[in-house]
Amino acid sequence: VNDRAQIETPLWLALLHAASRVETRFEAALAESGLSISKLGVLRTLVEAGEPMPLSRLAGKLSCVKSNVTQLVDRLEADGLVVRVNDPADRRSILASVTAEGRARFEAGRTAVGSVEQELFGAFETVDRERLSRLLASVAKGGCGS
Amino acid sequence: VNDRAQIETPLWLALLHAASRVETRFEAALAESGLSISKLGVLRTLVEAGEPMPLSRLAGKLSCVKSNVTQLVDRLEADGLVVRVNDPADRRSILASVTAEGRARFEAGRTAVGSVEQELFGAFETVDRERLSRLLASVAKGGCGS
DNA sequence: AAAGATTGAACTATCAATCTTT
DNA sequence: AAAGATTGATAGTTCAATCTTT
Repeated sequence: VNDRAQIETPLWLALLHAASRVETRFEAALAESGLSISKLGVLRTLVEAGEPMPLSRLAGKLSCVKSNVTQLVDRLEADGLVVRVNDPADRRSILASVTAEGRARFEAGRTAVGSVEQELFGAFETVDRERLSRLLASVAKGGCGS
Repeated sequence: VNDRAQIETPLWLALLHAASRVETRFEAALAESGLSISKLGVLRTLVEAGEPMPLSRLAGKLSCVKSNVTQLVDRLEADGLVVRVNDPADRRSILASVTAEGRARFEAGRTAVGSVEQELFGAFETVDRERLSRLLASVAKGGCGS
């Protein structure tokens, strides 16, 4: 059942490899808008929230560590896409607020992402999309017990 | 056709998320052997080659940039798992050579990886494994036209 | 000039430690 | 003490620039 002497790439490496390729593709598309996947994630979260948000809440939404958000917001602030404002309700807290420029760049980024999305997954059959979605969810959930 | 007000996570984000989870799981398992996925990749490449290899060739095998290999080998050398040796045939070239300790650690790492592999994908039906493999290969190949 | 390797800068991410405010 | 945020260290990665050897 294994005639060819071809080395079977382990499934987990195939997954990591595919993700790396996809990531690179999206990063390249976003670079034209001066964004990155991480930065777009911050902007999306803030735009969808519709109001300034404490950095720690941002970290929760992005499923990452707080110190990561600190640096991300540093760079976004340097780009002029976000500003830090004091939280009137809690002086420990600092809110991240999207600027008008940030909103504009988010829209540009969203468009770019949409194109790549279409390019990479547009030709997939609906069944395949659903299968892939289900399998990935299963893997992400921790493996075995579905 | 979309009764629930549930926000559908885009497929590419699901892919990146799943990969991130899997990566974290393997990194955690390898950390017990003092390794990482990247370090294991270098060791595997060298062990499988059976002989010392120029850093640039290593970069080719690992599909990464040369400067990355330089730093990776720096750390592996500091760990005592790899040594740099001069290439007798070409004085520009520097060969990476696995040490005995490096071989031992590679075996430990491989065992650890096998366990996690079983844990994460062991319960998958053969069909599912094949489907996932096929879909990931298709995505990695650049998307649409399979 | 071209190839092999290194260095320095930047981005993303984590962890541990710290500082301020509650 | 606990919560919010920052800083400093480390890992991994890329890119651009540099140095040596061919």
